[in-house]
Amino acid sequence: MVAAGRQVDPEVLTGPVEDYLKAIYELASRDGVAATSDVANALGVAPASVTGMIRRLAAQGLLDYVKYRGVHLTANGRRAALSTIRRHRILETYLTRVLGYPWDRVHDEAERLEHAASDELIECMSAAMGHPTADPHGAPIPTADGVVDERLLQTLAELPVGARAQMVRVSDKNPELLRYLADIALQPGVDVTVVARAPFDGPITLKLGSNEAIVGATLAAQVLVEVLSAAMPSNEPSPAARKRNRGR
Amino acid sequence: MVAAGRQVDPEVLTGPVEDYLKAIYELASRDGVAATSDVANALGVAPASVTGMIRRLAAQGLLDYVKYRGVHLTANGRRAALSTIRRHRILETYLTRVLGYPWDRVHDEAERLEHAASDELIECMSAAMGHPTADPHGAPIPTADGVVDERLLQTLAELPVGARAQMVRVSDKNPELLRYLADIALQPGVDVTVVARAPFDGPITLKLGSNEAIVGATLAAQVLVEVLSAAMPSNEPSPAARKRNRGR
DNA sequence: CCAAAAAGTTAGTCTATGCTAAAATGCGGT
DNA sequence: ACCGCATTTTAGCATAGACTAACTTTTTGG
Repeated sequence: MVAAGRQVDPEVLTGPVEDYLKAIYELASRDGVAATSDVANALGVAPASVTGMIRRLAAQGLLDYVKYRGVHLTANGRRAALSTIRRHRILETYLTRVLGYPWDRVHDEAERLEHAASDELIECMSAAMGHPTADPHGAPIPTADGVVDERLLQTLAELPVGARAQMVRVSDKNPELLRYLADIALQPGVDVTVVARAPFDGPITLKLGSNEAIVGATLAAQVLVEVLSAAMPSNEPSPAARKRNRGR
Repeated sequence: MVAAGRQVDPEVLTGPVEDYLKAIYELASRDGVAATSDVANALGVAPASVTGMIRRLAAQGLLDYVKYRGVHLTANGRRAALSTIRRHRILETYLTRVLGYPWDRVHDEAERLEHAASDELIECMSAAMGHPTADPHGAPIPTADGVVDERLLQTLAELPVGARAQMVRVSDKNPELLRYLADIALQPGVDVTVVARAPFDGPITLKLGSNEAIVGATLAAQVLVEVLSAAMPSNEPSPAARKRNRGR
């Protein structure tokens, strides 16, 4: 008989709770804290709903909350968030790689399945694929014990003319964008070179393999890349920049 | 602009609603109607909760309800139930066949996933398996347009000594039973012959391939079979019984 | 440094689903 | 035909999650 235990037992987290933790994890990984309205926005609920939920989660020890000042996850909350994110990304990868599910639709499906799939099933799928480390959109898959690559990447919009980079990642949340990227073959793993940039955030001309593509600044800002060389092969390869993009 | 529509739009059914419809479908397929207490029992909720839900579902046109007299599904309700059952059984089959998920644990996993998986995903899985017609426990899989084999089967407990039959089906809900059946290799598709029966619902001795197994009456009553021949090959094969077990 | 604007919180409701306790109904046996 | 018991329903309430409207705090522009 447990004497006084169970004041804050983790129990099972509900679907909505998992969604809050996931959203807060992602928002706070940028700025350190997540603002109420940003969480509301990410989840498509009213700010008042977020305040209510946040109070409960703080009482359960899943996050730290200072009124009017935003929230961030505790170690427990972070663990829970990463577990959900792992489930989501393994599911996305499995659906795409094994079942041939279209990459622009896989997010919504995974979003629902992630709350229902057991960890056992997820490990099964992961093993069946040889334990992939990134999902189809390039997002890193946390390990089962909560380790994840959190390195920050540059966006395509930040690259100077002449820079060569590898496309690494794009958000999985915008089907239209994903379909377009597939059309122009700008997907994780491919090599991109910036051929030209129009001024005032104008269109950017890219070389993709033997093809060229011209993309707007808004799109370029959503595409995360890893720089391979800051300028054309012949033009001063800037040893500083090279070193910077090596050790991580 | 729809003029007066939407008094009973199907919307999306919630998980609990799908569970009620499934349970009612299964109960009513035996006796024609499902009793409140049987539904409560099947779902592990209080009878009062069932009454409440039943009123709502009747108002939505998913089932016919006469107070104190039990319920049965309408055409709409039946369609919804079969869709959920299809999802459940495709999932069970996929998890077992493709991912090697253990057959005694697949029910619980499918029970949660069936409410989250889209029809598109289910069709994807079905196609990947070549559109199977039965799940790992022998339950028939309804087609996408709601056709299902509803033939009634005999139980192993009903077979006379000497009868030969094919094991067809067993409930997916009892993991212990499933593990035991796997142990003695009594699974869908295998041939069984009744070697002996002790009186007063005593143990039944079976021949399974080259092995023998002795099972209790309770277990035998849960195993559904299709009779191949009513008695030993040499003893009068009862043409009547043979005909009876042929045409369905 | 102060007053709007923006952001966040509180208060009061709503819906879905569940529960318990009490009342109503139906049915088997005499 | 009726009585008692099992079944079912009603009534009242609880919890998770979300909403709107109104109020409070923080931020920001002059």
